Amino acid sequence: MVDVAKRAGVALSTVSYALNGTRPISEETRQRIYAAMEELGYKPHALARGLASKRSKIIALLFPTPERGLGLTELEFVTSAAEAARNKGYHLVLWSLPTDSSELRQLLQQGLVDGVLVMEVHLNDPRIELLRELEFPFSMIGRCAESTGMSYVDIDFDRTTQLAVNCLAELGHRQIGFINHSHEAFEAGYGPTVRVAQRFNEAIAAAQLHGVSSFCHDSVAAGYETFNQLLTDHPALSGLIVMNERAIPGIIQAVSERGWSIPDDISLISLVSSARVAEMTLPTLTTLEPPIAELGALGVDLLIQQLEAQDRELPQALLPCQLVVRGSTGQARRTER
Amino acid sequence: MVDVAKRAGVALSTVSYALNGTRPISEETRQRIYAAMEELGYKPHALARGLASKRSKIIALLFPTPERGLGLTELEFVTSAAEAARNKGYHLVLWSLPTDSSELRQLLQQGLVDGVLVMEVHLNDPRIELLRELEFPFSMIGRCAESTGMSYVDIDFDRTTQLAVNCLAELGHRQIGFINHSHEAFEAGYGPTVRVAQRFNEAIAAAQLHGVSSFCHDSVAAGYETFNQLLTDHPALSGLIVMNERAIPGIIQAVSERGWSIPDDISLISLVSSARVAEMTLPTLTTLEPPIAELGALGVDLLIQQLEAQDRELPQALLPCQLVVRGSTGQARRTER
DNA sequence: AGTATTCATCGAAGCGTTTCGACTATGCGT
DNA sequence: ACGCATAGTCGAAACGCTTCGATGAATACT
Repeated sequence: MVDVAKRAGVALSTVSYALNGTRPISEETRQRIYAAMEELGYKPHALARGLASKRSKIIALLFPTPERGLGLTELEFVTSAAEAARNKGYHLVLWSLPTDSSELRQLLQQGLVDGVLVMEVHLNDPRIELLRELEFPFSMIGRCAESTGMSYVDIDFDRTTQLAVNCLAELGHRQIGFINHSHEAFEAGYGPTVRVAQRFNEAIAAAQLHGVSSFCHDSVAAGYETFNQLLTDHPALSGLIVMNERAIPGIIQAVSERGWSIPDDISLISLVSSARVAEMTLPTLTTLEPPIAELGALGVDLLIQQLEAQDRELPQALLPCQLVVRGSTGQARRTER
Repeated sequence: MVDVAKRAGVALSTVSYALNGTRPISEETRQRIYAAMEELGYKPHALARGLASKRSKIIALLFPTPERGLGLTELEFVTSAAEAARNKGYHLVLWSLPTDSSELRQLLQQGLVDGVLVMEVHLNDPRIELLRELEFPFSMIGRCAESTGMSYVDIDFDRTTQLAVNCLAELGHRQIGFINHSHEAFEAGYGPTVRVAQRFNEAIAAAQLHGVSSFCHDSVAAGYETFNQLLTDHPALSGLIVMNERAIPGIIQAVSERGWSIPDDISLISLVSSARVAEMTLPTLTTLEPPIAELGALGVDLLIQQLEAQDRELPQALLPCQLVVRGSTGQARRTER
């Protein structure tokens, strides 16, 4: 940089101002400076910049070490966040740690990152508490119980659930089942599990349908069990909303073992489920697909906005899933089984 | 840091030496220094450290923006790399860009990262050329055509292919088909596609079996088509090795439309395929599962080893996939169809 | 006893930026 | 013709650490 200054015949600080636009620089000098940078192949040093300006232009993605197993979903999320960050001139570092790790404090205090994007927020999340305590800038994907005064993006589960129920209702289904994630996830306050469970009942009531909910572990075997139990208890079910990708093969197997077929005997909608998974099964699944890439990008945007805004505004956003009709839904049977 | 030094009654530099172990420090002083750090809640500043030492302790994961669609595989990879890095005191930033992007040069010259881990290396990869040109430290996942003098980890495709062929051979299959990724991927020099294709023929020849290979786009429809074509041309096939996760549902459908069943009429092995996918289908798939997490961690380790070693050694490693027998393989039929 | 080594520590010079206060023209209103 | 903003620039002081050369004390080797 000192060479650039010399070559352009200006002071070191002038080069800096030309680079950041922090103070006015005459067009002519700017030209000379840029020319000198070009000729010398000068590239500003990110670390030095960060040290001097106290803004590293690095943000962290706080990523819980996979407990429920890792979904495709998350990957797309991570890459879209990385790209969004890069587009704004930021770098994204990955911090993959358990939600209750004490290491987070260490990492934050290293002063490396300007802000944090937190994934998979639980209703009571120690990470969030720590961030608030340290008054560290952050945004969340998902929300905790009380999210006022915090910045977040999340799936609009209310709207998503409503769309699923509407879809089945319009196909003539009156008896609708809902297979959720596990009861443990519900108890732990995992957002989607809690919100969809609640909204399902409201939507069913509002549409004057019959509904029945069930929890289910995230596994093929649990899907099989849960479905059979559900059908034993409620033989008239004809529509099924499932928010549990991993249980689905078990459900499909259970259906076919009864000699039934999808969608002729049972219609099935997979909630918050990506196209990639939907196309692995036969028939392909009608889904409500989460706007993953948008969520990732938006989360990053909100965080950066928060970092760069002078006023401490805390933006929030909700995005609905998109209904994609494939082979697993159809008209309800006229006749009772 | 200056406060810590004061409080411990030593010079600034002594604190630094105590922190890094760069020079010997008496046990007693060390204690005093650590006590002072504790009391003052001192945490070293990562950026300043990086600036002064010229080693940021940040590495980048160079991640091509998904072309073939993103697999589960990659996610596990990314998280395991992040964790491995953290265990060694490094941060991992994500650089998700197309292989031919000119932005890479910019990023490298920012001086932010000490080294780069390159994913999805193609036989002729402009990213690698750039890295060599700039003499920038890097390791690869996968290899290019000529990988001598470079550090990499990769799946041992030779061994993996051999395992698949052996498995089918031991079950009595004599006529074995191989469904690869697309011909375009092969032409583009995508490593796995090229290596397995070659090794398949060698392994078949060595075991005195009959083998036939076929390319196939990464889609359900292509899987369906390719399988039917293959069976039309070679009706006696009884074992099938598939390295194309997305084609598999189409293959399964085609099998069942013939009134055949897996594994009674056709045995199927999915190559380089994760448990998660294998359990989505009926029957579940016998797979050769890639040691993703190990690859990610090892890649990071090799890179860091390269960064920290005084001698410029360039370590390499190959890891085989692990055979996991599930429901899609069985004894070959005795009678010809 | 004298010299060579090693150990433990200090002070100061960077690392490559940003940013603050100060300085000089220039154009403005009066 | 006079003070006053303002655009444009400079020099120097941070930012928080590492690292180099030097120094003194203690130990080891002839």
